[in-house]
Amino acid sequence: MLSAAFFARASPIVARDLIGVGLLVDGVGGAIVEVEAYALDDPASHSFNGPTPRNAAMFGPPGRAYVYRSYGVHWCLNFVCSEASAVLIRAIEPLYGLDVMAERRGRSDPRLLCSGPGRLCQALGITRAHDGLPLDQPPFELEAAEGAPALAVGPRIGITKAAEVPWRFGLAGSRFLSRPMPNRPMG
DNA sequence: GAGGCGATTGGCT
DNA sequence: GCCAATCGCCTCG
Repeated sequence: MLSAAFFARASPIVARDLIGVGLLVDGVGGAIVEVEAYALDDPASHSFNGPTPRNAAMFGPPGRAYVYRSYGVHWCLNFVCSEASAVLIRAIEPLYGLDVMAERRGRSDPRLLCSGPGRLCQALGITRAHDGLPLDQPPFELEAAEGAPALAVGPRIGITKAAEVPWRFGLAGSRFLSRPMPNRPMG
């Protein structure tokens, strides 16, 4: 289990260290292979314009979940870090509870279960009910990465502001990324 | 109180 | 590759 201090750091640092970390929700999950960092002074961040009802969790203590609805349809999971920064979990490699994930997703292709922020929330059963919950208590379970994963770095996906900032981190060569990483490391 | 928009996804051309 | 779906949140009047 990751210590509380793990999240009490700037989100780009935490994001880098999250690659390879095990993420389980009620025993269903896998290894994190893709994340993005968002910071307080970052125009692309939900916290950029100050506290609101939606982003309240981002202004709370580090080490909690920040869950928001995207495009009125999907849920997206973030880990809150220091100074109202957060890490968006974009993709995991599904390892535990594949049958449950397939049922929730309505498809069984492993690459379509958890590759994308909306998909992984659906597969893991994450909703608004998880917003603000501590990450070191059930239903969450986080396990430290084994060894030193090969990292790839690139610009964040799907945003219009600060689109050039290289705060997307991925496991190099993973088949479970939501989209390929740039060939050359950046940043 | 109304209007516009988004850290996405899936289906169709 | 393009585009609709869908709605809570935020901004402005």
